[in-house]
Amino acid sequence: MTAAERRERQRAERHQLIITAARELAEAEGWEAVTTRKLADRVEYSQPVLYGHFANMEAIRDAVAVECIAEMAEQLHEARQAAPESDAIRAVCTAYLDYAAAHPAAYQAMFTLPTKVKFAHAETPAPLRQAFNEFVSAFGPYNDRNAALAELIWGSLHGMAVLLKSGRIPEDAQRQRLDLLITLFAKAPA
Amino acid sequence: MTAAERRERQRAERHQLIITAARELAEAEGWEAVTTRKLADRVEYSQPVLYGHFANMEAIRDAVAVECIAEMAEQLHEARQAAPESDAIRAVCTAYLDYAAAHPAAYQAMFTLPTKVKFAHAETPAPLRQAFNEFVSAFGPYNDRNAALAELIWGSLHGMAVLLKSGRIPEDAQRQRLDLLITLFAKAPA
DNA sequence: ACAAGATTCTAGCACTGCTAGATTTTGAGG
DNA sequence: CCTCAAAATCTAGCAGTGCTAGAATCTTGT
Repeated sequence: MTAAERRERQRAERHQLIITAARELAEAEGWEAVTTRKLADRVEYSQPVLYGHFANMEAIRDAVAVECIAEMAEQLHEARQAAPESDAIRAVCTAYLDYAAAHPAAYQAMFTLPTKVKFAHAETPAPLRQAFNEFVSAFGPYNDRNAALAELIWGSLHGMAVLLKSGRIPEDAQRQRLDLLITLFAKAPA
Repeated sequence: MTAAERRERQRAERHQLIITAARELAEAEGWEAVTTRKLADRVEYSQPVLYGHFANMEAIRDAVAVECIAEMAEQLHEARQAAPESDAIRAVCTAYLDYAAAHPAAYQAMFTLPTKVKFAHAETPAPLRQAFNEFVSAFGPYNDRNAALAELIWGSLHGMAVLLKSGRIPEDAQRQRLDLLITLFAKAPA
């Protein structure tokens, strides 16, 4: 049965190849350039092969989104670990905004383009949960209150990330705003 | 010159007709159903007429977005006026979330679908400015600090609105979260 | 009443996501 | 080492998209 195993492995490799190619294409030319034909060209297979791996184009974008969320979750984790506990919130927030700025196409796939990825739901993929937990941990142990704080600060950060890209807030204003945000959430009355 | 005037007026009416039709179609069948052909059918003209009024499909959606933002701005204003000053923040926030919940297609056009509408920018359309100012006013007179608070709370509300739709947070959890958010921002240290 | 100009439509291009059916490749079993 | 079914892959095409050139129609000042 090694033949079957090999085929399974090759299939998995190609699955990843598609995701990687889609991400690269999106980062190079934007998501509107990620079409079935261009993507098929890039992975050197015909279009129908894509549908052997994913239900449709949206599923491919969602797969990229989940992969990028995992990547971001890891960076949030590292940032939080590297900082003193008193600065955990700032570290995670900064890492979040940095990721959004450094990977615009990825961020778009994650949080602004239409997606079937579930948030705060039973089917929420593990990487998304991990990313969320980094925010919760920055506030302290997991409980309802800290989860709610995490959710709210995430929302604010998303707002900032969007404004930063579309409205081009000046750099220093951006920093002041982050300071204010952290002050509000850090000094949250119990 | 009354003939030319009449034509100008009819042209303006048709312009509005297109926007209204696009909005109705989006609210009835979702934005993916708003195609040039369906829209042309609905306004009882051929497709090229649309391009006499708008540069492209995205411009039509943006026009709907701006119209809806104006509508929302008005509701925010009314909510703020009707409430005692001490409850201004809560009133505006609640009105915001209510609008998002009541007009999902409109909210999508405003803040989740790709758009060319500028935020926090010299070209920001007046209605968007007005809506933003309602948030600022809820915090007090217009100044950098209150503007920053407005921006941040708007971001959080947007996060809540998205989670509410995609992740279906239970109703009461939603209310608790809003209470927490208001507490954080109302008790903002100077 | 007519010609010039504005307006509107028909028809079609180049692209999209997606798929049925033909074609090739693969890998057991004889 | 063949054979030949099954698996994998591709070719070709459908129905739909946004958008537009050029033909047809309708308006209007003279």
